[in-house]
Amino acid sequence: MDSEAIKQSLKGSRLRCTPQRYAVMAFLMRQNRHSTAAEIFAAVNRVDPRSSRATTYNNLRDLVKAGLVRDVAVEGRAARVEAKGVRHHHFICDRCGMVEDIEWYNVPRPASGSLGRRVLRECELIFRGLCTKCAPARGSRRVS
Amino acid sequence: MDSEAIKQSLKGSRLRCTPQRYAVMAFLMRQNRHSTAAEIFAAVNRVDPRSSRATTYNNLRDLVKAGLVRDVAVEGRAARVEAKGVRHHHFICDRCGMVEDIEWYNVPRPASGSLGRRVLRECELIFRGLCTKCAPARGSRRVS
DNA sequence: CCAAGAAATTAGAATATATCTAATATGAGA
DNA sequence: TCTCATATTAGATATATTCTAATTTCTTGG
Ligand SMILES: [Mn+2]
Ligand SMILES: [Mn+2]
Ligand SMILES: [Zn+2]
Ligand SMILES: [Zn+2]
Repeated sequence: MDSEAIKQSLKGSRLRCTPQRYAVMAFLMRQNRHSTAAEIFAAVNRVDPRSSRATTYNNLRDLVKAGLVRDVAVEGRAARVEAKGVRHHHFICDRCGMVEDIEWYNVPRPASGSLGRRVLRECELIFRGLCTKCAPARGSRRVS
Repeated sequence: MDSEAIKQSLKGSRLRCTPQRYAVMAFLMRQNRHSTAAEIFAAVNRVDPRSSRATTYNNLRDLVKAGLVRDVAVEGRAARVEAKGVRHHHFICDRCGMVEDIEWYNVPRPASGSLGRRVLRECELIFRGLCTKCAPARGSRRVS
């Protein structure tokens, strides 16, 4: 697949392509979802080789630092992480905490005065509400 | 001050106005910042009466449920919380994690197709970069 | 190929954050 | 004032994350 691409991006960030690190990156690209460290740790160990919890966290930290992976914080839930792909916004479910991607579109910058001396790097929209699974089923009616 | 207002909003949410709960709410309104549970716990106990850690967390949970307080998650940092006031966006510092308010302005909704069956409750912009304190001082130059 | 240093991994301990338990206390309506 | 649903408490527990220091594995130059 894109195993060569993964190797290249690691090398490009001067990170050794170890089996454990590769496994984390491959998992994130394959899933294309927002995973917790615990999920990643479990998943890469279901296959081979055995990777420790510390290594999973170390690798996630390094991959984030290298810009290949992004942290996604969710209120009241464990931190999540995703492979950086095309730019997008996020939808976060109030009920189950699931994070889903929303196709990117440009958003207006704040009035320059609002930012003051701050240095702006990026901006992103967060939508909140109920995901498809948590939304009341179509056609159902609530009784008052 | 607005101590009567705090009492009223607690009563309106059917929450007893206990000294501990009042102290949490008063602290958040007075600070008008984004505080961690540990900060709140320390602050309300610096004064009187002694409040336990469990009570601090319980009260924050109840106040969030009642809609008087809002959770703010920050990647790689302890959760924060703020009194709900006027609607606003957020700026989060890459370096120190500080969360600052940005004056509200309307943002365009996503194309209806992007949302599918999801139920949208709110949307908010997150700006990232360097806060005033972390941005390079005005006039300084980086050497290549 | 080999030696040597740099980078990465490991198990388990340590820390940080948050929730639970069950005994006790208290606010507020009747 | 009486009553009891609600709230508080200390401490235990659970969960999430980082640290430590010993060991292993890459990589590079000879
Ligand atoms: Mn995403
Ligand atoms: Mn805010
Ligand atoms: Zn959901
Ligand atoms: Zn800062």
